[in-house]
Amino acid sequence: MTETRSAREQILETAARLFYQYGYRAVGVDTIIAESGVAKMTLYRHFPAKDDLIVAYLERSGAAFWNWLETLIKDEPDARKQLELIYEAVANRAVNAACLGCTFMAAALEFPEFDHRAHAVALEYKKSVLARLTELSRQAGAKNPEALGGGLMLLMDGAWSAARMFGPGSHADKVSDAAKTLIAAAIDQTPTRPR
Amino acid sequence: MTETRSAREQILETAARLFYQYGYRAVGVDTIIAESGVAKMTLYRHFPAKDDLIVAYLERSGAAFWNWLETLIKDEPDARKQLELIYEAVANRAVNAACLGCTFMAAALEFPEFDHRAHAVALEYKKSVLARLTELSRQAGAKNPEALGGGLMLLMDGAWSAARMFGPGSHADKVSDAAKTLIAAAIDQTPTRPR
DNA sequence: TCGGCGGTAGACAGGTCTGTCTACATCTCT
DNA sequence: AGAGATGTAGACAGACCTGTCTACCGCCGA
Repeated sequence: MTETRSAREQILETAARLFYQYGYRAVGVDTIIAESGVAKMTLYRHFPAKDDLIVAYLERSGAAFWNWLETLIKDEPDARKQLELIYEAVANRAVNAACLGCTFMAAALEFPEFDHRAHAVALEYKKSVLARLTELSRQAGAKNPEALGGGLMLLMDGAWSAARMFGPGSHADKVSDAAKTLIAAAIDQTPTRPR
Repeated sequence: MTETRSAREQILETAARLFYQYGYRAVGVDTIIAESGVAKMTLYRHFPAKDDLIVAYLERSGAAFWNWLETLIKDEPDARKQLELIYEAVANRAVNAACLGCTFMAAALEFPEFDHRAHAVALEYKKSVLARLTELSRQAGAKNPEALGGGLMLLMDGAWSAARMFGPGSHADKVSDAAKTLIAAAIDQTPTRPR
């Protein structure tokens, strides 16, 4: 328990839980120290400043999200069905009590300056999600993939917002049907054509 | 100019600008004092604690939002067109550089506890927006007004999120077409094609 | 003329936060 | 065995934050 790797992991796991639940500014280094059971110097050796810890946490969260999403769709060859799968999963996730919204959105809100590292990492992540949705929209045969990808992105972020604001049982459960409507309207205008 | 009412107004206006731009925790009472040009005791006479100022600011913002929205649609008798008007206006607003997202969402994020007054006020506001959208959906003849209202709400919050995260020129401009697609699909079988 | 009142200016107390520093323990590799 | 990296415990500095308090100032009405 005193070895390097597990100390770092312990810090990151504790920070993840606290940052996600209470926010970045609200959680002090001392709290992370106390709850993770490591010494202050150990934390500051691994993460020279609190911002470094925040950035490391965000990158870790991003990796976890991508793993979640790509695992979801890896056995489904059809792009349209991949999109629908994603939004069913988003709906399920967003109405769960464990979902407290999107931690990247929280980072962008708490650190509004675009040149702040946390904002920059969050923005990069959101851009990549938008790009992936747009790519899937293109593969699914949308006439205007940017329009569909953008609309789907709005729905997803709306769902995370609803989860944070309303808690479980919010209108975030509507995200799957709404996404299917957007997808259908973007693709089905012309008869389904094998690509 | 040193009378009570204008001092209070001056404080609220300054607080609005600073809270909206930098966040609630990031802006200290001392900064509001300095920028509004009033004395500390004057602020604390009008608002016994910082939380009281935050709540007063949120209520003021809510009133401004409702004034904006109801003015938008007051000359349009048709509920469906009212919804479309709203989402055109949301799209315009969200891509403007002055739009820094939704201040109520920021409040809910910075004060995650549901019993915190700021979170409670923000939640009440969001509930009333959802109710209004659902009511308009019903008046517009949606088969499932809760579903359409919920979907539209997701889009709107997605647009505010995009504005904060990406800045002007985000995919928030897609919110109008996406809303029209949802509306059309919820009301009739043959949607009017979004442009 | 003078007392009271709304406001100003700013010192101050007490708390919290980030980040540093000292002193010491333990583990690994050579 | 010994060096160096890694860990713990906790005091400490310095900044900042909220909220209180005192001293003062200028205006207006009696």
